[in-house]
Amino acid sequence: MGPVTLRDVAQLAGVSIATASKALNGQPQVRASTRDRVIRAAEQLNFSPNTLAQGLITQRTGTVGLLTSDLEGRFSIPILMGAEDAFGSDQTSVFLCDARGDAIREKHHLRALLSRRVDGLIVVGARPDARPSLGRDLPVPVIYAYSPSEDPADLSLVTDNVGGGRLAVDHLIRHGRRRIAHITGDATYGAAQDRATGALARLAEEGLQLAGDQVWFGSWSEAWGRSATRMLLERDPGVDAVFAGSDEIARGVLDVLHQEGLDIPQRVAVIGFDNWNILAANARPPLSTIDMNLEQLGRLAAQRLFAAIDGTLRSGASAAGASASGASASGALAPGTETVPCRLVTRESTG
Amino acid sequence: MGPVTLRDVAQLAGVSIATASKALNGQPQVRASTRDRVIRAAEQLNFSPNTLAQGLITQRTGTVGLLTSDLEGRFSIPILMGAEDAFGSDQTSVFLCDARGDAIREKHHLRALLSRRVDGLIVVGARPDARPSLGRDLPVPVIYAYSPSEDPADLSLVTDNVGGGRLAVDHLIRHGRRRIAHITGDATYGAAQDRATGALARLAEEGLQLAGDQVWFGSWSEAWGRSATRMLLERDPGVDAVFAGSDEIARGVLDVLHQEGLDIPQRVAVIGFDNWNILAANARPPLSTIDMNLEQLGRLAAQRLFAAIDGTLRSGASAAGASASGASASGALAPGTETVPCRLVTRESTG
DNA sequence: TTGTATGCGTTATCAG
DNA sequence: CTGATAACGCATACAA
Repeated sequence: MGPVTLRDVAQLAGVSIATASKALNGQPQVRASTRDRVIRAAEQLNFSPNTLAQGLITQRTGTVGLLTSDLEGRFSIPILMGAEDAFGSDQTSVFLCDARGDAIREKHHLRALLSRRVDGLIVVGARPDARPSLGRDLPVPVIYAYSPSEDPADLSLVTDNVGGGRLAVDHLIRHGRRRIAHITGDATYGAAQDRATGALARLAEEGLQLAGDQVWFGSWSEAWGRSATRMLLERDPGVDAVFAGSDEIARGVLDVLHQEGLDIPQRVAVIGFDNWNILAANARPPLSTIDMNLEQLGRLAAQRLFAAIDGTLRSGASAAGASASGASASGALAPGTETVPCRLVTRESTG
Repeated sequence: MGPVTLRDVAQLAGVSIATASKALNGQPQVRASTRDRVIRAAEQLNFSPNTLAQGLITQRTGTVGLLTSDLEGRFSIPILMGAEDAFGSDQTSVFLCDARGDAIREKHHLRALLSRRVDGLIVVGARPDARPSLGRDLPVPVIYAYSPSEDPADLSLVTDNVGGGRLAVDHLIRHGRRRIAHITGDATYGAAQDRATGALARLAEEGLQLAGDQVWFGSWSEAWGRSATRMLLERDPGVDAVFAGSDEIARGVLDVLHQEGLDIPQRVAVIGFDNWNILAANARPPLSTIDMNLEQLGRLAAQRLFAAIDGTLRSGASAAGASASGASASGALAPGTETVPCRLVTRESTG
């Protein structure tokens, strides 16, 4: 038996295809008893409408594309999950495409997605710095998440890294720490700079200097966390807290502090960044850290996208509207960069 | 301007829609010069065919559904990536759906996917044990990856955990270790049992006993790795190698060995399982481990699915075929469980 | 070699 | 309230 179509349902219910369609779509202009008959027939046949045909007519497919450069990575997944549950599973499905950081592949995927008539796109970059825009003249709304677009005319949703840095240091200060060091990753990452900026700002408010007299930039690895900690202890043995730019780095910090016999958190408190559960929750002791709220970022992206899609449709339908706004074809997306606040996660490494 | 359609292309090229279609689809029955004209017109307009319309006709959408219960997890992602690149980015796109372990949500997703007329399905479970089948009468081929289906009539692709356990112990033996312990996760996981079985088999071949006189089952956590190692060292201080059932556990093992001042790998060698890069590569020392070849598993799943889809189509087309086989509607999938071998990854923790 | 006509499964616009 | 009928964008058997 081939797939069951609306015709089969109509036939079983003894009505025309048109009536069956109206009945199932909740159109008011159909007698209650007829509607029941149709619905029962549909259930009996386990009918599910062919969304391809629907999309062809309504110009909406109920699909969005998620274009990422960081699949193996830790960032796109939470964003994807947030987006997925904001959309609602039976409303919208998401195409996941990984460009693996390759511009050519990205173009291919983009083409494929547009060809599939997705209603919108979410672009997730591999690192939190600005990335090239997909262009201004796309037929669907686009939202850049995690990595902002280089084009200020696009809408980007990013983590508030400055706020995150401030949050971490604030937490340490509230726990009575005064000699706070900052060990972080690659200095070419905007996120590293921003977190440091936030940390320094909070220290300055308290009239404090950075322990070790510098921000220790390096790489986003456990190994760097270890070697930086050794250097730090040599330069400033009295340090009583370390703010690590990532949980990986924090693990390296913990490792060396243990080697040196320094109690955590009594002697030195440690806080990380990312709340990467496998690293943070299993650390010894479990690691306090800053969570970027990526699921929320994903949800927000989905909501914005949804609004824009609805806007596109409405504006397309209301040709008689009096609106003189210069909204682009991609819908009602307010351009600019929105920022999502971080959240402190307290575990034992800060007491 | 709305999306450009084949009509626009035909018009610009000065031919009929039918001719334009044939030209673009590489049908032989069209003059070369005409074809060129059409192709140029298509490029000029940046035409891309509406796959919805195509799918409606050809009964193939060029999409597959990936139904997972483990999105945040480490397993579905490599599988997804393998599948993605086996399909080829411009041929097939994949819908990713996370059921989050909820049967209701899974049903919803399944319905949505079928309604979108995916050509096939890959189901990835949350743990390597058998999971309920989606059923036998689905209109598309289904492949179960990582978690096998409970129904032997389905096709499942799983990791060779027995072989993996054997591989790990074999590696230790080849490096001259004789007093080998095994610390692993939850005993209710088939994978834990299988890996232990493989390990024991290889030990038996060598006439060796397990150090500590037992398999240390517990949980898949670093904390368990630590406490089990302490118990182990107490019971059998002479142990010269540990095979950990996961990289997380291995990290815990390493931690305690360091605390006890036991050199790795000189005094005790350690090997993990999963090759979870963030844990294994950054360990001190970097951790040898067993890789489950999940990308390959994903590729294989994609290939099998592809073959089945082609089979479905061919068998549907050749109504005059002489085949008397009782192949199901879901295509030519050979039922049963296929096994993908593991791979040894050597780093410094085993010398 | 090219064009015409038909249909894929739905929704939407009309008459009845 | 219900039922023909025309799209939606494309592929294909058939006619020219």
